[in-house]
Amino acid sequence: MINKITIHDIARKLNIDSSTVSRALANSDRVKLKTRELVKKTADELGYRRNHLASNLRKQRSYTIGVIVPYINRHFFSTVISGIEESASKQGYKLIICQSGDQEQKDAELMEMLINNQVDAIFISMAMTTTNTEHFKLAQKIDIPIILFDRIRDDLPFPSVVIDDYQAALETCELLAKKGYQSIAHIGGRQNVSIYKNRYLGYLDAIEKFNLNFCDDWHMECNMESKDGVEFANKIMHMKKRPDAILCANDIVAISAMRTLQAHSIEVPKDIALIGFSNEPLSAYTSPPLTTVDQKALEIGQLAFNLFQKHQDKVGQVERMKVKSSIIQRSSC
Amino acid sequence: MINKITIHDIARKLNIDSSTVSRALANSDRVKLKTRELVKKTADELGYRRNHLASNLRKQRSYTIGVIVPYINRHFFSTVISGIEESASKQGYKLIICQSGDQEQKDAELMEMLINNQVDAIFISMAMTTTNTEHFKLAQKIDIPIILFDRIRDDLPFPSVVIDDYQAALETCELLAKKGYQSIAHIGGRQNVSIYKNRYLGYLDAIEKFNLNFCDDWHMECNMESKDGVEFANKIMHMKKRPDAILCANDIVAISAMRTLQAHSIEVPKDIALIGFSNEPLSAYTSPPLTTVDQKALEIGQLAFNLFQKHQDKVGQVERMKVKSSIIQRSSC
DNA sequence: TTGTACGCGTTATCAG
DNA sequence: CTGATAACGCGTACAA
Repeated sequence: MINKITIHDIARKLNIDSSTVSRALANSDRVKLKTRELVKKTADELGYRRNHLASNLRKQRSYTIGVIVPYINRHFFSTVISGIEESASKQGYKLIICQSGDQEQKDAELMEMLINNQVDAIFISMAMTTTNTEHFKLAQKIDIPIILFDRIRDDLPFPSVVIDDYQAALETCELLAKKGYQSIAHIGGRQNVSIYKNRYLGYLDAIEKFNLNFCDDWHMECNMESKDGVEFANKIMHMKKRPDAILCANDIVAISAMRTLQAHSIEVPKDIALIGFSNEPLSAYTSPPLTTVDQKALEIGQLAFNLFQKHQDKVGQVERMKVKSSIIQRSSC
Repeated sequence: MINKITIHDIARKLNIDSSTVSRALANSDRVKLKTRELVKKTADELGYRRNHLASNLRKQRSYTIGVIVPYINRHFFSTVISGIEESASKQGYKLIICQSGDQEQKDAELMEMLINNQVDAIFISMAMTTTNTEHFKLAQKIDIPIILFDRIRDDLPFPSVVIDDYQAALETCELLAKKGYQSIAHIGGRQNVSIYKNRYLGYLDAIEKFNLNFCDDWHMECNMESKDGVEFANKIMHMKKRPDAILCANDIVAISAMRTLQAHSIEVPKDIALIGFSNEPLSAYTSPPLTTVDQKALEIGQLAFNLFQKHQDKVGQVERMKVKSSIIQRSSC
């Protein structure tokens, strides 16, 4: 229907075999140069276009990579996707993009769907709540490469790319300490998610390393949504021992906290300093602009694709990459 | 390799023909219910999963929609994609996402690639510079549904979804006029792109309709990048007849203009008011927060998919949808 | 209700 | 260097 002209049509027209046409179109040197060119020319004339469905079926590959993220329209994720796309398209790969809405169930369904569609690999940033990892076992059994990024879990034996969150958290605290802040609070995500765990650990170690004050109430574990920032800001205001800085595990929470504090006439950074994570575009436009950790989204995407290629070459050991992040200093601290 | 078990394995095990298995798995009532269930059960046990490559080849369909946007990580586009994905995945469609980097050449290549991959439809927001539309003719000849969104061209005979930009521009100017602004400038995009053309036309008609001042220098046609806002703001500052408001055809330009003006001690909105287009997340966080036109990105994505489905049902007339946008009033005017 | 037989478009393989 | 043939896995007219 869609694709009328096949290699057989070309073959018939030139009185040669379709297999020769196939080889010619693949530019195989097992076909005489002259024939090759003739084939290409008539292919062009006839408006031939290869049916990749058939080709892929034969080759048992789809040249397609499945990508699963919680939300496509989160800036970080769309930028990672953009990075993957850049690298992948250069190598002739296509991307199938899926969003899980941060639901574990959806993660599993999507993985199954992608597997059934014979994707060559799955790149996934897991749903926040994921605890069950049965679906990964399936993928593993079927021997399809899985690359984790950002939301990873250390107990899964797959190549992965993440920011060095521990280091980043440590350094942000160091920055705060150097600026004279002594009582740093932390809004963090669920601790079964590596990135949040590592940010928390970096925070904890920094407190020790830089001799900062510590208080149990200064830490909240949450889903890192806007309302969580509001909630924590409200909590802080009624504390006897109030922190003088908050390290937030993402920008959304930092900004919602900032606005809540400001609405109650608490000045940032004078009364309380704030640091976020992610370098969302909007973080540059708050007042004051938010100091934040850039997560190198584009780079993560590119590296994820590199890992995939390495995996293709030789099924070596599982490589877990940590990308060094950088602090974007602005005026919220 | 990836998929060991086929319908033939099931057939062999049950001593029936593979065609029966095929029908059973498709839940055809031409197979006895008992057999059907038996087949499904053993399929499950054996860990059978359908090879969609083979299935699609046979059916001449891929249940895949190709989506081309200039940049995946622009909030508007990633949200449209998100909207498409929501609707599409419910109907069993997958999305192949491509970015053109706003290059005409890339648009053409990507369309060809998608066609070769037998996608069931192509959703595209064209590159800004596109003037040549040969590649659309190819798609048309091959009879693959094309849905345009956002960046469309009226001379192309395809279903499309856009914001009613003319109306939106008119209404923003009305709002400005009501607030007492009399001299409105306009930073617009290339006039061969419908959305920009319509915004400009709405602007022009508003000037007439609301008896506003007009000056040739108050309009700039550009690529709508950050630097363009800077450039225009600089130009304005040296004008004898300086406008008291700027309607910008996107938020990026509005914000860069805002910052440039402020850097030169021109206050917003006191000296010059600003309105943007797109309702980018960051527009809520500038100071002052930017009044802007919400473009209903999610809705556009969903409607695009609806158009595709209508097209499937009956190849009726070409439907061009206009979505009513809404002005998000904030304090930049 | 089930089986037979073939086609989808391409490519691997073997033979010449 | 080229041709013939089979196979990839599935779906479906047609026959039984």
